[in-house]
Amino acid sequence: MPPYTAAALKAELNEKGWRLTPQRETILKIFQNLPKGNHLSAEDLHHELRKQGHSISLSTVYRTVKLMSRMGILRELELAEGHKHYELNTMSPHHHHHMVCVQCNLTMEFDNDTVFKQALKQTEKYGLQLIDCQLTIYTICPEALRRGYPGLPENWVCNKAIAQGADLPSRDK
Amino acid sequence: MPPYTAAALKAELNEKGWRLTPQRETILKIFQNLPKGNHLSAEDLHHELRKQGHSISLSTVYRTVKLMSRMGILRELELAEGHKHYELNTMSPHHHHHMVCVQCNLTMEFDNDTVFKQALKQTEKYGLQLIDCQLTIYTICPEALRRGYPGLPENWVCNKAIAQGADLPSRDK
DNA sequence: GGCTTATTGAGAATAATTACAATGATCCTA
DNA sequence: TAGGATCATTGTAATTATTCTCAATAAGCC
Ligand SMILES: [Mn+2]
Ligand SMILES: [Mn+2]
Ligand SMILES: [Zn+2]
Ligand SMILES: [Zn+2]
Repeated sequence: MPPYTAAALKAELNEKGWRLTPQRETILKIFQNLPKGNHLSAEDLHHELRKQGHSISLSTVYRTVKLMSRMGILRELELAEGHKHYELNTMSPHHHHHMVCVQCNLTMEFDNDTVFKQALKQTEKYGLQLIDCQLTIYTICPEALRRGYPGLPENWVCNKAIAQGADLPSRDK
Repeated sequence: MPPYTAAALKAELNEKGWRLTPQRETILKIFQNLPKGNHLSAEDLHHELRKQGHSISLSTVYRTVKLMSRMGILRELELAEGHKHYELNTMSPHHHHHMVCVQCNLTMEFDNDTVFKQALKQTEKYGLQLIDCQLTIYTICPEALRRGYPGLPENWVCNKAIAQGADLPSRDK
């Protein structure tokens, strides 16, 4: 897959009467340089921007990730954490889904072509465009620890037992 | 499927060292009496409660729907609207997924056993419990193409969508 | 360069979570 | 079964997360 250039972004924006701004270009770059498997919250992104010397307002950060999600460039992830995360929407070759512990918010990515095909089938049924599809699986990780199932990543460990109560602190900040 | 009684809720809560409160019991009833296909935001729920003569604080409403989602009793829906919605998590017989327009938030429910089975496969692979799974498909609806979305430029038009006369029900506020 | 208007930044408004002291559900003991 | 201890839960208020308003700015177009 060829990289999504600033020129391509500009073309896609202009086609809809929108504009390419330095802010949008910068934010796109941040996500493109993000190691695979990472996702940023709006705050994370804002901090990263400042760290790199850019001064983009938090409002613009929020607006931009929302816009890019609507365009299909980013994916907006709801991982039971209290705030949203964003990542590049690479429909291929690295389209994936998420499994998340509802207690400690531990998140695991996984691939599944079958789900993708089902989503495609669903949209094509109505002649619609598939912008993105996300299967989010909610589970609880301590269960696996007790049963001692193999194949589970070492760090897939709940730091707060389910019996801890409703007011659980966020794991990821 | 037998109805989920207050006694069952109490048992499940107590097992984890939690408690059944009048607030929790009342909120569960609200969802159980909700017409199929409906989903409530925290604000919606709060209003409904007051309308029925209950005075439960908004904080408790938020806490309760979050807790019940973690327990697998409710589903927390992220439908690109700016706020979350909740509905009973009836894994069967009415487990379903959502297709949502990223422009106007028009939402369509659909069933798909294949997706459910894939989710089950993914959790069983690690010996985990499947609390819930949600496939959310992001698209652009024909109406959005025709009229554009209020608040967004009129020429926010997806060139790839075909826009057939498919009837897409249930637009939420 | 000048016009149009989408976009930005700052702050207000709304959505959602959290801290804390008062309350009350559960359990224990008499 | 009643009374009391324990500590989860509630309501209020504060804090955080996200969206919105609006005047100033600047991207795209000629
Ligand atoms: Mn985070
Ligand atoms: Mn709503
Ligand atoms: Zn966990
Ligand atoms: Zn729409």
